[in-house]
Amino acid sequence: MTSPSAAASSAATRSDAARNRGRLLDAAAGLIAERGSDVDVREIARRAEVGMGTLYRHFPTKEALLDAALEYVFTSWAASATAALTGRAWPDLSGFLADALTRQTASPGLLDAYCQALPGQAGNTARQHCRQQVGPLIADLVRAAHESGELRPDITAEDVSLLLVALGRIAPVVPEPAWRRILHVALDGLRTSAATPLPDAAQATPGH
Amino acid sequence: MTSPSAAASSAATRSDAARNRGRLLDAAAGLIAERGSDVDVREIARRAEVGMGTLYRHFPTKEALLDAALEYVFTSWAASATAALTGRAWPDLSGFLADALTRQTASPGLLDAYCQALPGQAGNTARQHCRQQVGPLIADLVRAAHESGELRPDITAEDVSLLLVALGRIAPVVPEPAWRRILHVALDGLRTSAATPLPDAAQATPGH
DNA sequence: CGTGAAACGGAGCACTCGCTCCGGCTACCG
DNA sequence: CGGTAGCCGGAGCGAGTGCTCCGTTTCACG
Repeated sequence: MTSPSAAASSAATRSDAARNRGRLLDAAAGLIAERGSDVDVREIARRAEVGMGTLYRHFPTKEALLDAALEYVFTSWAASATAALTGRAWPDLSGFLADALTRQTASPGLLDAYCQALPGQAGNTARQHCRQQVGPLIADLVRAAHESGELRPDITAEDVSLLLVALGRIAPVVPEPAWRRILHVALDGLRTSAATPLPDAAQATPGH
Repeated sequence: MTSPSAAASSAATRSDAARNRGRLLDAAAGLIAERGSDVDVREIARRAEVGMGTLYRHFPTKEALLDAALEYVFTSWAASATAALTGRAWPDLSGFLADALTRQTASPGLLDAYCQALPGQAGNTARQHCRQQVGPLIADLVRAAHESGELRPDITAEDVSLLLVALGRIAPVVPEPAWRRILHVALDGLRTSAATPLPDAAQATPGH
């Protein structure tokens, strides 16, 4: 996690102000990663070696700070995930999911934020951009896997997103082999060969 | 949700004490169902039409009260789930999962507690009994589905539990058709026909 | 009934957390 | 270098939350 300080200055900002802003973002990102989305502002300030006043001059509210920090984290996630693509559809898709869950294991707060950006969540507008970072990537992966014929055609990018969030909620909480098994099962369910008729978005009766 | 008051008296307890204990359990169970595991003790007391003192005489700590309430809820869940069994292995398994998720949709706090009882969670001992209510049932369902040959043989009851918890974490947060689709995909992945070699509990590489 | 042990209620304590306020300091301009 | 605009820090406020204390009321037994 390198510094996001670069994105600080727009006009003639005082240099110390820019530096402190960067420190706050770093500290917030780190704490979110370690402990999830409910962090104490005092602790962020302490970690950034900055006073409360400074924190609240740079960000109007705790929410705004977390939001800015998450945007940074998600952007870099999307970038590194994109860089890891090989062009082979199925390995890329499953690799992306495994990588996302590994990240989540290390930073339980990551998908927390992603989850809060699910459509229909109350007061989610501020977190939508988190989703916008990875959303298009997932859509691409899904499209490629459809074209290669390995992903069952009735699966949407939304389905994959939800699956990721669901698995992300347990990944930090169980030993890694356990969630890898579940991911494996899910991937098997996503394969063309496994397809049984899927309920569409309107109606639904899963069992048979 | 009928009254758990019956389980109140052991010796010559005063009748009002027994009644109030029951009210507290009812109120706690209701609030947990509605809003999840972080409820205000004052609100529990208010809903039970009881004072704070009463609450804390019956239960040494908030945790203990929630725990007792959850035990009640889980017991009745296990009972009604058992009653719904038909003897046909696969429909029973998928029906159980769908029913659990429907419950979770209505009471977001249900699987919260179940999740806290996952092995390896810190300070989970008090919630273990929640797991003990449904655990054996899942084990039975898995065993039956193995015997009927519909469930892939490399799946354990633990896998199914985890899958349930994972899906339960998103069920209350997305529209019902969405989580039904995911459940459907997961079930497809659990079928014998979908089986691709599963990483075992020790080593894991889910990839393609 | 009368009596006392036990239960009742809710004000209040100790603490946490998000946020504000303001006296002092410092980086930048001329 | 000096002046000042703007930034800095952290004590402190107000709103919550888990839990306790204790004066008052109620039940059940004789």
